[in-house]
Amino acid sequence: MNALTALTSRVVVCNKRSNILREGDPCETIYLVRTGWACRHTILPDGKRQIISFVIPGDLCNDHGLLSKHMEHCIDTLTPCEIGVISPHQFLDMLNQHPRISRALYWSGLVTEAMLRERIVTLGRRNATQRIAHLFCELLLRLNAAGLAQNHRYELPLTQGDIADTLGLTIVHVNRVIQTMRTMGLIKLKSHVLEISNWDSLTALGKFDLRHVNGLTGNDDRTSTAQQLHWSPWPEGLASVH
Amino acid sequence: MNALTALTSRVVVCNKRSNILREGDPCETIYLVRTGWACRHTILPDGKRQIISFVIPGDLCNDHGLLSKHMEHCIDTLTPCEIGVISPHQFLDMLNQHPRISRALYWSGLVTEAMLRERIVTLGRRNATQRIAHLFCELLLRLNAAGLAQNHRYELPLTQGDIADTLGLTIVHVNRVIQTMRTMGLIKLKSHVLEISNWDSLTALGKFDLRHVNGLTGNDDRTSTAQQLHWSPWPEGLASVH
DNA sequence: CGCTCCCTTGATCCGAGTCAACAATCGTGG
DNA sequence: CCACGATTGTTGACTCGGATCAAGGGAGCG
Repeated sequence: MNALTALTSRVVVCNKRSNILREGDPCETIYLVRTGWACRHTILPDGKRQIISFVIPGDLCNDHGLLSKHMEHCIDTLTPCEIGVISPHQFLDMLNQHPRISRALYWSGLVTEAMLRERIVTLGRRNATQRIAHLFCELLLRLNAAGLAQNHRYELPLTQGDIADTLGLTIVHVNRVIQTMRTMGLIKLKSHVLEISNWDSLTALGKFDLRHVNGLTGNDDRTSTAQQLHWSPWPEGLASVH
Repeated sequence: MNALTALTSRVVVCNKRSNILREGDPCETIYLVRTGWACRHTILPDGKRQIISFVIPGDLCNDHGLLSKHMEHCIDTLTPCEIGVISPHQFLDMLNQHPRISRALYWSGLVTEAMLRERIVTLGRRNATQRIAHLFCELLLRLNAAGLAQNHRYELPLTQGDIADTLGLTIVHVNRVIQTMRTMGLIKLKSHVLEISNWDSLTALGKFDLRHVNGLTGNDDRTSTAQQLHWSPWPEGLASVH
Protein backbone atom coordinates (compact mmCIF):
# COMPACT_ATOMS: atom_id res chain seq x y z
CA MET A 1 0.00 0.00 0.00
CA ASN A 2 3.02 2.29 0.14
CA ALA A 3 2.71 2.94 -3.55
CA LEU A 4 -0.76 4.27 -2.85
CA THR A 5 0.57 6.58 -0.19
CA ALA A 6 2.99 7.98 -2.71
CA LEU A 7 0.05 8.87 -4.91
CA THR A 8 -1.69 11.13 -2.46
CA SER A 9 -1.38 14.63 -3.75
CA ARG A 10 -2.32 16.21 -0.47
CA VAL A 11 -3.10 15.14 3.06
CA VAL A 12 -6.07 16.33 5.02
CA VAL A 13 -6.10 16.20 8.81
CA CYS A 14 -9.47 15.45 10.36
CA ASN A 15 -10.51 15.88 13.94
CA LYS A 16 -11.58 13.01 16.07
CA ARG A 17 -15.29 12.20 15.61
CA SER A 18 -15.72 14.25 12.48
CA ASN A 19 -17.37 13.49 9.21
CA ILE A 20 -15.38 12.42 6.16
CA LEU A 21 -18.15 11.43 3.81
CA ARG A 22 -21.85 11.79 4.31
CA GLU A 23 -24.60 9.71 2.79
CA GLY A 24 -25.40 11.12 -0.63
CA ASP A 25 -22.08 12.89 -0.98
CA PRO A 26 -20.47 12.67 -4.40
CA CYS A 27 -17.50 10.37 -4.29
CA GLU A 28 -15.18 10.84 -7.24
CA THR A 29 -12.22 11.53 -5.04
CA ILE A 30 -10.44 8.62 -3.41
CA TYR A 31 -9.57 8.93 0.26
CA LEU A 32 -6.81 6.87 1.79
CA VAL A 33 -6.62 6.73 5.57
CA ARG A 34 -2.94 7.05 6.50
CA THR A 35 -3.24 7.25 10.27
CA GLY A 36 -6.18 6.89 12.63
CA TRP A 37 -9.43 4.96 12.57
CA ALA A 38 -12.71 5.72 10.85
CA CYS A 39 -15.96 3.81 10.44
CA ARG A 40 -18.72 3.32 7.91
CA HIS A 41 -22.12 3.60 9.47
CA THR A 42 -25.78 4.31 8.94
CA ILE A 43 -28.10 6.35 11.11
CA LEU A 44 -31.64 5.01 11.15
CA PRO A 45 -34.69 7.30 11.15
CA ASP A 46 -35.17 6.70 14.89
CA GLY A 47 -31.62 7.84 15.57
CA LYS A 48 -30.09 4.43 16.12
CA ARG A 49 -26.65 3.96 14.63
CA GLN A 50 -25.26 0.82 13.03
CA ILE A 51 -21.54 0.70 12.37
CA ILE A 52 -20.90 -1.41 9.30
CA SER A 53 -17.13 -1.65 9.25
CA PHE A 54 -13.96 -0.01 10.42
CA VAL A 55 -11.47 1.79 8.25
CA ILE A 56 -7.94 1.51 9.53
CA PRO A 57 -4.63 2.88 8.26
CA GLY A 58 -3.96 1.72 4.73
CA ASP A 59 -7.65 1.35 3.87
CA LEU A 60 -9.49 3.30 1.23
CA CYS A 61 -12.74 5.00 2.20
CA ASN A 62 -14.34 4.51 -1.19
CA ASP A 63 -12.28 2.25 -3.38
CA HIS A 64 -15.01 1.21 -5.74
CA GLY A 65 -16.56 4.58 -5.37
CA LEU A 66 -15.59 5.25 -8.93
CA LEU A 67 -18.63 3.40 -10.14
CA SER A 68 -21.01 4.96 -7.67
CA LYS A 69 -21.90 8.57 -8.00
CA HIS A 70 -22.98 8.99 -4.41
CA MET A 71 -22.12 7.51 -1.04
CA GLU A 72 -24.68 5.12 0.37
CA HIS A 73 -23.55 5.48 3.95
CA CYS A 74 -21.51 7.83 6.10
CA ILE A 75 -17.88 7.62 7.04
CA ASP A 76 -16.81 9.31 10.26
CA THR A 77 -13.47 9.44 11.97
CA LEU A 78 -13.16 7.78 15.35
CA THR A 79 -9.75 9.26 16.11
CA PRO A 80 -7.90 12.17 14.57
CA CYS A 81 -6.97 11.03 11.07
CA GLU A 82 -4.54 11.90 8.35
CA ILE A 83 -6.27 11.27 5.07
CA GLY A 84 -4.53 11.20 1.74
CA VAL A 85 -6.49 12.54 -1.19
CA ILE A 86 -6.16 10.86 -4.58
CA SER A 87 -7.76 12.21 -7.72
CA PRO A 88 -9.68 9.77 -9.90
CA HIS A 89 -7.22 10.33 -12.73
CA GLN A 90 -4.23 9.50 -10.59
CA PHE A 91 -6.02 6.49 -9.24
CA LEU A 92 -6.89 5.12 -12.66
CA ASP A 93 -3.39 5.76 -13.93
CA MET A 94 -2.07 3.80 -11.01
CA LEU A 95 -4.43 0.94 -11.80
CA ASN A 96 -3.07 0.80 -15.29
CA GLN A 97 0.56 1.11 -14.41
CA HIS A 98 0.77 -1.01 -11.29
CA PRO A 99 -1.09 -4.26 -11.82
CA ARG A 100 0.25 -5.61 -8.58
CA ILE A 101 -1.37 -2.84 -6.59
CA SER A 102 -4.52 -3.26 -8.62
CA ARG A 103 -4.66 -6.87 -7.71
CA ALA A 104 -3.92 -6.12 -4.08
CA LEU A 105 -6.80 -3.68 -4.07
CA TYR A 106 -9.16 -6.09 -5.67
CA TRP A 107 -8.01 -8.70 -3.23
CA SER A 108 -8.66 -6.44 -0.29
CA GLY A 109 -12.14 -5.89 -1.67
CA LEU A 110 -12.73 -9.61 -1.46
CA VAL A 111 -11.45 -9.69 2.09
CA THR A 112 -13.77 -6.82 2.95
CA GLU A 113 -16.71 -8.68 1.54
CA ALA A 114 -15.76 -11.77 3.50
CA MET A 115 -15.69 -9.68 6.64
CA LEU A 116 -19.14 -8.29 5.88
CA ARG A 117 -20.46 -11.82 5.50
CA GLU A 118 -18.86 -12.86 8.74
CA ARG A 119 -20.39 -9.87 10.49
CA ILE A 120 -23.79 -11.02 9.25
CA VAL A 121 -23.19 -14.40 10.83
CA THR A 122 -22.13 -12.73 14.04
CA LEU A 123 -25.18 -10.50 14.21
CA GLY A 124 -27.55 -13.24 13.20
CA ARG A 125 -26.47 -16.19 15.26
CA ARG A 126 -24.01 -15.31 18.02
CA ASN A 127 -24.77 -14.05 21.51
CA ALA A 128 -23.29 -10.96 23.09
CA THR A 129 -20.24 -12.67 24.56
CA GLN A 130 -19.38 -14.41 21.33
CA ARG A 131 -19.85 -11.21 19.37
CA ILE A 132 -17.45 -9.22 21.49
CA ALA A 133 -14.87 -11.98 21.70
CA HIS A 134 -15.12 -12.40 17.96
CA LEU A 135 -14.65 -8.71 17.30
CA PHE A 136 -11.57 -8.50 19.50
CA CYS A 137 -10.02 -11.52 17.77
CA GLU A 138 -10.83 -10.28 14.29
CA LEU A 139 -9.35 -6.87 15.00
CA LEU A 140 -6.19 -8.43 16.34
CA LEU A 141 -5.62 -10.33 13.13
CA ARG A 142 -6.46 -7.37 11.00
CA LEU A 143 -4.25 -4.95 12.89
CA ASN A 144 -1.50 -7.51 12.96
CA ALA A 145 -1.62 -7.69 9.19
CA ALA A 146 -1.34 -3.90 9.13
CA GLY A 147 1.57 -3.96 11.55
CA LEU A 148 -0.47 -2.23 14.22
CA ALA A 149 -0.47 -4.91 16.89
CA GLN A 150 2.26 -6.66 18.80
CA ASN A 151 1.96 -9.78 20.89
CA HIS A 152 -1.79 -9.84 21.33
CA ARG A 153 -1.96 -6.17 22.17
CA TYR A 154 -3.29 -3.23 20.20
CA GLU A 155 -4.71 0.22 20.43
CA LEU A 156 -8.49 0.12 20.32
CA PRO A 157 -9.89 3.62 19.97
CA LEU A 158 -13.50 2.46 20.21
CA THR A 159 -15.77 3.51 23.03
CA GLN A 160 -18.12 0.92 24.46
CA GLY A 161 -20.84 2.78 22.61
CA ASP A 162 -19.04 2.19 19.33
CA ILE A 163 -18.73 -1.50 20.11
CA ALA A 164 -22.42 -1.63 20.95
CA ASP A 165 -23.35 0.03 17.67
CA THR A 166 -21.10 -2.38 15.78
CA LEU A 167 -22.47 -5.53 17.34
CA GLY A 168 -26.14 -4.65 17.70
CA LEU A 169 -26.03 -4.41 21.50
CA THR A 170 -26.49 -1.69 24.11
CA ILE A 171 -23.71 0.13 25.92
CA VAL A 172 -24.78 -1.28 29.24
CA HIS A 173 -24.64 -4.84 28.06
CA VAL A 174 -21.30 -4.39 26.31
CA ASN A 175 -19.95 -3.06 29.56
CA ARG A 176 -21.16 -6.03 31.55
CA VAL A 177 -19.72 -8.54 29.12
CA ILE A 178 -16.37 -6.79 29.07
CA GLN A 179 -16.33 -6.76 32.86
CA THR A 180 -16.88 -10.49 32.86
CA MET A 181 -14.07 -11.02 30.36
CA ARG A 182 -11.79 -8.96 32.55
CA THR A 183 -12.56 -10.88 35.70
CA MET A 184 -12.14 -14.13 33.80
CA GLY A 185 -8.64 -12.96 32.94
CA LEU A 186 -9.24 -13.14 29.19
CA ILE A 187 -8.48 -9.55 28.32
CA LYS A 188 -7.06 -6.36 29.70
CA LEU A 189 -8.66 -3.19 28.39
CA LYS A 190 -7.60 0.17 29.77
CA SER A 191 -7.27 3.62 28.24
CA HIS A 192 -7.99 2.30 24.78
CA VAL A 193 -5.36 -0.38 24.75
CA LEU A 194 -6.58 -3.93 24.48
CA GLU A 195 -4.49 -6.90 25.45
CA ILE A 196 -5.74 -10.38 24.83
CA SER A 197 -4.29 -12.22 27.79
CA ASN A 198 -5.62 -15.61 26.87
CA TRP A 199 -6.02 -16.04 23.13
CA ASP A 200 -7.08 -19.67 23.27
CA SER A 201 -9.86 -19.09 25.75
CA LEU A 202 -11.06 -15.99 23.95
CA THR A 203 -11.23 -17.68 20.56
CA ALA A 204 -12.99 -20.62 22.16
CA LEU A 205 -15.48 -18.29 23.84
CA GLY A 206 -16.18 -16.46 20.59
CA LYS A 207 -16.16 -19.62 18.47
CA PHE A 208 -13.66 -17.69 16.44
CA ASP A 209 -12.73 -19.48 13.28
CA LEU A 210 -9.59 -18.53 11.44
CA ARG A 211 -10.88 -19.68 8.08
CA HIS A 212 -12.99 -16.61 7.53
CA VAL A 213 -10.19 -14.13 7.84
CA ASN A 214 -7.74 -16.16 5.86
CA GLY A 215 -6.99 -13.30 3.56
CA LEU A 216 -5.49 -11.46 6.50
CA THR A 217 -3.17 -14.10 7.72
CA GLY A 218 -0.77 -14.04 4.84
CA ASN A 219 -0.82 -17.78 4.32
CA ASP A 220 -3.68 -17.69 1.89
CA ASP A 221 -3.85 -20.25 -0.82
CA ARG A 222 -5.85 -18.45 -3.45
CA THR A 223 -5.53 -16.64 -6.75
CA SER A 224 -4.63 -19.62 -8.78
CA THR A 225 -6.97 -19.61 -11.73
CA ALA A 226 -6.75 -15.93 -12.42
CA GLN A 227 -3.02 -15.97 -12.22
CA GLN A 228 -2.73 -18.99 -14.42
CA LEU A 229 -4.79 -17.18 -16.96
CA HIS A 230 -2.81 -13.98 -16.66
CA TRP A 231 -5.93 -12.09 -15.81
CA SER A 232 -5.97 -8.84 -13.97
CA PRO A 233 -9.15 -7.81 -12.23
CA TRP A 234 -9.09 -4.07 -12.57
CA PRO A 235 -7.12 -2.42 -15.24
CA GLU A 236 -7.86 -0.75 -18.45
CA GLY A 237 -5.88 -3.11 -20.56
CA LEU A 238 -2.74 -1.10 -20.53
CA ALA A 239 -1.51 -3.16 -17.67
CA SER A 240 0.65 -6.14 -18.44
CA VAL A 241 -0.14 -8.80 -15.93
CA HIS A 242 2.43 -10.55 -13.72
CA MET B 1 -27.58 -11.40 -18.51
CA ASN B 2 -28.81 -13.22 -21.58
CA ALA B 3 -25.35 -13.10 -23.06
CA LEU B 4 -24.17 -15.00 -20.02
CA THR B 5 -26.81 -17.61 -20.52
CA ALA B 6 -25.55 -18.12 -24.03
CA LEU B 7 -22.14 -18.90 -22.62
CA THR B 8 -23.18 -21.85 -20.53
CA SER B 9 -21.73 -24.93 -22.10
CA ARG B 10 -23.94 -27.28 -20.19
CA VAL B 11 -26.81 -27.11 -17.76
CA VAL B 12 -26.99 -29.08 -14.55
CA VAL B 13 -30.30 -29.78 -12.87
CA CYS B 14 -30.17 -29.82 -9.08
CA ASN B 15 -32.76 -31.17 -6.69
CA LYS B 16 -34.49 -28.98 -4.20
CA ARG B 17 -32.46 -28.59 -0.99
CA SER B 18 -29.26 -29.94 -2.42
CA ASN B 19 -25.74 -28.72 -2.25
CA ILE B 20 -24.16 -26.76 -5.11
CA LEU B 21 -20.94 -25.64 -3.49
CA ARG B 22 -19.58 -26.58 -0.11
CA GLU B 23 -17.24 -24.60 2.09
CA GLY B 24 -13.70 -25.32 0.98
CA ASP B 25 -14.71 -26.51 -2.46
CA PRO B 26 -12.50 -25.36 -5.29
CA CYS B 27 -14.29 -22.78 -7.36
CA GLU B 28 -12.74 -22.30 -10.76
CA THR B 29 -15.96 -23.05 -12.54
CA ILE B 30 -18.60 -20.35 -12.75
CA TYR B 31 -22.17 -21.34 -11.99
CA LEU B 32 -25.08 -19.32 -13.28
CA VAL B 33 -28.48 -19.97 -11.78
CA ARG B 34 -30.97 -20.02 -14.65
CA THR B 35 -34.09 -21.06 -12.80
CA GLY B 36 -34.82 -21.60 -9.13
CA TRP B 37 -33.52 -20.15 -5.89
CA ALA B 38 -30.38 -20.93 -3.92
CA CYS B 39 -28.75 -19.42 -0.86
CA ARG B 40 -25.32 -18.77 0.56
CA HIS B 41 -25.06 -19.83 4.14
CA THR B 42 -22.79 -20.86 6.96
CA ILE B 43 -23.31 -23.60 9.49
CA LEU B 44 -21.88 -22.77 12.91
CA PRO B 45 -20.17 -25.39 15.09
CA ASP B 46 -23.28 -25.68 17.25
CA GLY B 47 -25.38 -26.46 14.20
CA LYS B 48 -27.04 -23.08 13.83
CA ARG B 49 -27.41 -21.86 10.28
CA GLN B 50 -27.08 -18.30 9.04
CA ILE B 51 -28.24 -17.56 5.53
CA ILE B 52 -26.13 -14.77 4.09
CA SER B 53 -27.89 -14.04 0.83
CA PHE B 54 -30.18 -15.46 -1.79
CA VAL B 55 -29.20 -16.42 -5.30
CA ILE B 56 -32.02 -15.95 -7.78
CA PRO B 57 -32.27 -16.58 -11.52
CA GLY B 58 -29.65 -14.61 -13.39
CA ASP B 59 -27.22 -14.54 -10.45
CA LEU B 60 -23.81 -16.10 -10.42
CA CYS B 61 -22.90 -18.36 -7.52
CA ASN B 62 -19.27 -17.37 -7.49
CA ASP B 63 -18.60 -14.42 -9.73
CA HIS B 64 -15.42 -13.28 -8.13
CA GLY B 65 -14.56 -16.84 -7.38
CA LEU B 66 -11.83 -16.60 -9.95
CA LEU B 67 -9.60 -14.93 -7.43
CA SER B 68 -10.43 -17.26 -4.59
CA LYS B 69 -9.22 -20.81 -4.71
CA HIS B 70 -11.82 -22.12 -2.31
CA MET B 71 -15.36 -21.30 -1.29
CA GLU B 72 -15.71 -19.66 2.09
CA HIS B 73 -19.32 -20.62 2.56
CA CYS B 74 -21.83 -23.11 1.22
CA ILE B 75 -24.39 -22.63 -1.48
CA ASP B 76 -27.47 -24.82 -1.38
CA THR B 77 -30.51 -24.88 -3.58
CA LEU B 78 -33.83 -23.96 -2.03
CA THR B 79 -35.89 -25.13 -5.00
CA PRO B 80 -35.03 -27.37 -7.92
CA CYS B 81 -32.55 -25.37 -9.99
CA GLU B 82 -31.19 -25.32 -13.49
CA ILE B 83 -27.62 -24.21 -13.28
CA GLY B 84 -25.52 -23.17 -16.23
CA VAL B 85 -21.87 -24.10 -16.09
CA ILE B 86 -19.28 -21.71 -17.48
CA SER B 87 -15.61 -22.54 -17.74
CA PRO B 88 -13.14 -19.97 -16.46
CA HIS B 89 -11.73 -19.55 -19.96
CA GLN B 90 -15.10 -18.81 -21.48
CA PHE B 91 -15.85 -16.42 -18.67
CA LEU B 92 -12.62 -14.50 -19.09
CA ASP B 93 -13.05 -14.38 -22.84
CA MET B 94 -16.48 -12.93 -22.31
CA LEU B 95 -15.06 -10.31 -19.96
CA ASN B 96 -12.65 -9.25 -22.64
CA GLN B 97 -15.07 -9.27 -25.50
CA HIS B 98 -18.18 -7.86 -23.87
CA PRO B 99 -17.28 -4.86 -21.77
CA ARG B 100 -20.91 -4.06 -21.26
CA ILE B 101 -21.55 -7.37 -19.58
CA SER B 102 -18.37 -6.93 -17.62
CA ARG B 103 -19.59 -3.66 -16.30
CA ALA B 104 -23.01 -5.08 -15.57
CA LEU B 105 -21.35 -7.82 -13.56
CA TYR B 106 -19.16 -5.44 -11.67
CA TRP B 107 -22.20 -3.31 -11.06
CA SER B 108 -24.16 -6.23 -9.71
CA GLY B 109 -21.25 -6.91 -7.38
CA LEU B 110 -21.66 -3.43 -5.97
CA VAL B 111 -25.37 -3.95 -5.51
CA THR B 112 -24.64 -7.22 -3.74
CA GLU B 113 -22.28 -5.50 -1.38
CA ALA B 114 -24.84 -2.79 -0.69
CA MET B 115 -27.35 -5.50 0.16
CA LEU B 116 -24.89 -7.13 2.55
CA ARG B 117 -24.40 -3.82 4.32
CA GLU B 118 -28.12 -3.29 4.53
CA ARG B 119 -28.54 -6.76 6.01
CA ILE B 120 -26.01 -5.84 8.67
CA VAL B 121 -28.11 -2.82 9.58
CA THR B 122 -31.20 -5.01 9.68
CA LEU B 123 -29.64 -7.60 11.94
CA GLY B 124 -27.99 -5.04 14.17
CA ARG B 125 -30.69 -2.49 14.76
CA ARG B 126 -34.12 -3.62 13.61
CA ASN B 127 -36.66 -5.69 15.51
CA ALA B 128 -38.33 -8.83 14.25
CA THR B 129 -41.27 -7.09 12.58
CA GLN B 130 -39.06 -4.60 10.80
CA ARG B 131 -36.71 -7.34 9.67
CA ILE B 132 -39.42 -9.41 8.07
CA ALA B 133 -41.19 -6.43 6.50
CA HIS B 134 -37.86 -5.26 5.18
CA LEU B 135 -37.01 -8.63 3.68
CA PHE B 136 -40.35 -8.90 1.91
CA CYS B 137 -39.97 -5.41 0.45
CA GLU B 138 -36.39 -5.96 -0.63
CA LEU B 139 -37.24 -9.22 -2.34
CA LEU B 140 -40.11 -7.59 -4.20
CA LEU B 141 -37.81 -4.97 -5.68
CA ARG B 142 -35.17 -7.49 -6.50
CA LEU B 143 -37.53 -9.95 -8.14
CA ASN B 144 -39.23 -7.13 -9.96
CA ALA B 145 -35.89 -6.16 -11.45
CA ALA B 146 -35.46 -9.77 -12.54
CA GLY B 147 -38.95 -9.85 -14.02
CA LEU B 148 -40.10 -12.38 -11.46
CA ALA B 149 -42.77 -10.36 -9.72
CA GLN B 150 -45.95 -8.73 -10.91
CA ASN B 151 -48.04 -6.19 -9.05
CA HIS B 152 -46.71 -6.73 -5.55
CA ARG B 153 -46.85 -10.48 -5.84
CA TYR B 154 -44.14 -13.07 -6.18
CA GLU B 155 -43.21 -16.65 -5.58
CA LEU B 156 -41.36 -17.01 -2.29
CA PRO B 157 -39.95 -20.51 -1.98
CA LEU B 158 -38.62 -19.92 1.54
CA THR B 159 -39.89 -21.84 4.53
CA GLN B 160 -40.39 -19.96 7.76
CA GLY B 161 -37.25 -21.71 8.93
CA ASP B 162 -35.31 -20.19 6.05
CA ILE B 163 -36.62 -16.75 6.91
CA ALA B 164 -35.64 -17.27 10.54
CA ASP B 165 -32.11 -18.29 9.57
CA THR B 166 -31.84 -15.26 7.30
CA LEU B 167 -32.97 -12.73 9.86
CA GLY B 168 -31.46 -14.12 13.02
CA LEU B 169 -34.79 -15.18 14.51
CA THR B 170 -36.52 -18.42 15.48
CA ILE B 171 -39.13 -20.22 13.46
CA VAL B 172 -41.74 -19.70 16.13
CA HIS B 173 -41.23 -15.98 16.26
CA VAL B 174 -41.22 -15.62 12.49
CA ASN B 175 -44.52 -17.44 12.43
CA ARG B 176 -46.09 -15.14 15.00
CA VAL B 177 -44.95 -12.00 13.21
CA ILE B 178 -46.25 -13.26 9.88
CA GLN B 179 -49.57 -14.10 11.51
CA THR B 180 -49.80 -10.55 12.78
CA MET B 181 -49.00 -9.14 9.36
CA ARG B 182 -51.72 -11.32 7.87
CA THR B 183 -54.35 -10.23 10.34
CA MET B 184 -53.31 -6.61 9.84
CA GLY B 185 -54.05 -7.11 6.16
CA LEU B 186 -50.53 -6.20 5.08
CA ILE B 187 -49.66 -9.38 3.26
CA LYS B 188 -51.09 -12.58 1.93
CA LEU B 189 -48.80 -15.59 2.08
CA LYS B 190 -50.04 -18.97 1.02
CA SER B 191 -48.40 -21.96 -0.67
CA HIS B 192 -45.22 -20.04 -1.27
CA VAL B 193 -46.77 -17.09 -3.00
CA LEU B 194 -46.44 -13.74 -1.29
CA GLU B 195 -48.65 -10.81 -2.05
CA ILE B 196 -47.98 -7.46 -0.48
CA SER B 197 -51.50 -6.14 -0.08
CA ASN B 198 -50.52 -2.83 1.44
CA TRP B 199 -47.13 -1.65 0.26
CA ASP B 200 -47.23 1.69 2.02
CA SER B 201 -48.03 0.23 5.41
CA LEU B 202 -45.47 -2.54 5.01
CA THR B 203 -42.66 -0.20 4.05
CA ALA B 204 -43.62 2.08 6.92
CA LEU B 205 -43.62 -0.85 9.31
CA GLY B 206 -40.20 -2.02 8.14
CA LYS B 207 -38.80 1.49 7.89
CA PHE B 208 -37.93 0.39 4.41
CA ASP B 209 -35.85 2.94 2.61
CA LEU B 210 -35.58 2.81 -1.15
CA ARG B 211 -32.20 4.49 -1.23
CA HIS B 212 -30.34 1.36 -0.29
CA VAL B 213 -31.58 -0.74 -3.13
CA ASN B 214 -31.26 1.99 -5.68
CA GLY B 215 -29.21 -0.17 -7.96
CA LEU B 216 -32.24 -2.39 -8.42
CA THR B 217 -34.75 0.20 -9.35
CA GLY B 218 -33.34 1.08 -12.71
CA ASN B 219 -33.36 4.80 -12.07
CA ASP B 220 -29.89 4.83 -10.64
CA ASP B 221 -27.73 7.86 -11.09
CA ARG B 222 -24.29 6.38 -10.90
CA THR B 223 -21.31 5.41 -13.04
CA SER B 224 -20.37 8.86 -14.05
CA THR B 225 -16.69 9.20 -13.28
CA ALA B 226 -15.67 5.84 -14.57
CA GLN B 227 -17.60 6.32 -17.77
CA GLN B 228 -16.21 9.77 -18.31
CA LEU B 229 -12.79 8.30 -17.96
CA HIS B 230 -13.50 5.41 -20.29
CA TRP B 231 -12.60 3.00 -17.60
CA SER B 232 -13.78 -0.55 -17.45
CA PRO B 233 -13.71 -2.33 -14.14
CA TRP B 234 -12.89 -5.85 -15.10
CA PRO B 235 -11.21 -6.61 -18.31
CA GLU B 236 -7.80 -7.60 -19.36
CA GLY B 237 -7.18 -4.58 -21.46
CA LEU B 238 -8.29 -6.23 -24.60
CA ALA B 239 -11.68 -4.73 -24.11
CA SER B 240 -12.38 -1.44 -25.71
CA VAL B 241 -14.73 0.46 -23.49
CA HIS B 242 -18.14 1.58 -24.69
C1' DC C 1 -12.32 24.19 38.08
C1' DG C 2 -16.19 22.75 36.02
C1' DC C 3 -18.12 20.38 31.78
C1' DT C 4 -18.79 16.82 29.17
C1' DC C 5 -18.16 12.39 27.73
C1' DC C 6 -17.52 7.77 29.08
C1' DC C 7 -17.65 3.92 32.21
C1' DT C 8 -19.95 1.26 35.85
C1' DT C 9 -23.53 -0.90 38.51
C1' DG C 10 -28.25 -2.00 40.18
C1' DA C 11 -33.25 -2.80 39.49
C1' DT C 12 -36.71 -3.86 36.46
C1' DC C 13 -38.92 -5.02 32.02
C1' DC C 14 -39.80 -7.01 27.57
C1' DG C 15 -38.95 -9.04 22.93
C1' DA C 16 -37.71 -13.04 21.43
C1' DG C 17 -36.18 -17.85 22.60
C1' DT C 18 -37.35 -22.45 24.28
C1' DC C 19 -40.20 -26.32 25.03
C1' DA C 20 -44.04 -28.87 23.77
C1' DA C 21 -48.04 -30.48 21.33
C1' DC C 22 -50.77 -30.74 17.39
C1' DA C 23 -52.57 -29.51 12.62
C1' DA C 24 -51.80 -29.07 7.79
C1' DT C 25 -49.35 -30.05 3.75
C1' DC C 26 -46.33 -32.53 0.75
C1' DG C 27 -44.14 -36.24 -1.38
C1' DT C 28 -43.59 -41.05 -2.13
C1' DG C 29 -44.41 -45.70 -2.70
C1' DG C 30 -47.69 -49.39 -2.69
C1' DC D 1 -55.79 -43.16 -5.49
C1' DC D 2 -54.91 -43.72 -0.94
C1' DA D 3 -51.89 -44.31 3.19
C1' DC D 4 -48.18 -43.11 5.65
C1' DG D 5 -44.17 -40.64 7.19
C1' DA D 6 -41.77 -36.43 7.06
C1' DT D 7 -41.47 -31.83 6.68
C1' DT D 8 -43.65 -27.33 7.63
C1' DG D 9 -46.88 -24.33 9.98
C1' DT D 10 -49.47 -22.93 14.24
C1' DT D 11 -50.39 -21.99 18.97
C1' DG D 12 -49.79 -21.84 24.07
C1' DA D 13 -47.04 -21.59 28.40
C1' DC D 14 -42.97 -20.32 30.26
C1' DT D 15 -38.03 -18.59 30.43
C1' DC D 16 -34.18 -15.66 29.67
C1' DG D 17 -30.72 -12.69 27.38
C1' DG D 18 -30.31 -8.36 26.69
C1' DA D 19 -32.85 -3.68 26.79
C1' DT D 20 -34.33 0.11 29.47
C1' DC D 21 -34.27 3.25 33.24
C1' DA D 22 -31.73 5.44 36.66
C1' DA D 23 -27.86 7.13 39.33
C1' DG D 24 -23.01 7.72 40.43
C1' DG D 25 -18.03 7.77 39.56
C1' DG D 26 -13.85 8.88 36.61
C1' DA D 27 -11.14 10.86 33.27
C1' DG D 28 -9.94 14.15 29.79
C1' DC D 29 -10.03 18.89 28.46
C1' DG D 30 -10.79 23.90 27.68
